[in-house]
Amino acid sequence: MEAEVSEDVCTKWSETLRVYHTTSCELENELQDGHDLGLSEFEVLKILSSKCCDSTGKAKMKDLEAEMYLSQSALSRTVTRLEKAGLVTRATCDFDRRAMFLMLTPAGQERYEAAQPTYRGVLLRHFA
Amino acid sequence: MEAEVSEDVCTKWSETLRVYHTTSCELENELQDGHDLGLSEFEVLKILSSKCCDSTGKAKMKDLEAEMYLSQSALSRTVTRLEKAGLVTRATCDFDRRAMFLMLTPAGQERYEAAQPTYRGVLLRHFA
DNA sequence: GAAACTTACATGCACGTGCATTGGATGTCA
DNA sequence: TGACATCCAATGCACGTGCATGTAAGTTTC
Repeated sequence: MEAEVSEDVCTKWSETLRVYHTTSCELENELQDGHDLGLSEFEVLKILSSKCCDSTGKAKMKDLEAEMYLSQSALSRTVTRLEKAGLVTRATCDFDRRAMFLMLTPAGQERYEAAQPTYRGVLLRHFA
Repeated sequence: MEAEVSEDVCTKWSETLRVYHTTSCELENELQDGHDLGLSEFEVLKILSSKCCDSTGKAKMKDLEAEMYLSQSALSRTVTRLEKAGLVTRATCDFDRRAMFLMLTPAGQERYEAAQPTYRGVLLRHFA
């Protein structure tokens, strides 16, 4: 029966692997081709966009890091790419000058809204 | 209700992302630290080991590629690493000299068997 | 049988990632 | 206040990956 459990977890893992790879590849390709965005870049815009509903419209790097499956360095570079593309702006925090706030630019908001149907479309194909 | 479906697929995708990242990171780290194997390297050994039950004990690169979520080039380099480590051997096919057969070496079999409990352990923690 | 096409694998290259380190800011304790 | 630890973000570096291409072998078409 232990063998059966092993079989079972192996199957579950294989299935997770399959779903993850097919979906992330498709997201990556369609977001890149259609909107010039990598998947992790889109995910950052997505989180920032959701934060914009609160009063500040800002998010700290640390908060983003906690919500994403990305290392601190990878996140830092992703944000650098988005900043170079004019989609987000960095702003230092007045009270803790180590911390950085992030904000969507209008262009960033626009790009995100344009890309969202593509994103949802892929997910619907795989999970609906 | 469309919004609800969107919510739903987003949640499923987030969950897949979470499980994939935590599990693959853990597998990667534990296999690397304990057995000097990357995850994709382990997966190759795993498939080869299962093939060894048939008469030939060999597998073609193309067959491996079909069973793994890895590009052709990535697989080629993974096999190169395994070959350098002495865990697999490449052999050209007599009937089609483009094709390559792969075989586990005894060291490869041994390494795989040593690593398998680690692999299973991680999966059990995440899927049991 | 020669030319054009296809297939199998390797390799050059660019890119995104994680780890380790750095630089600067904040907190703590004596 | 001064010394030291901690924290945040950026950066150097090594590495694995995918894409595009190269090379060699097989296949098809005439």
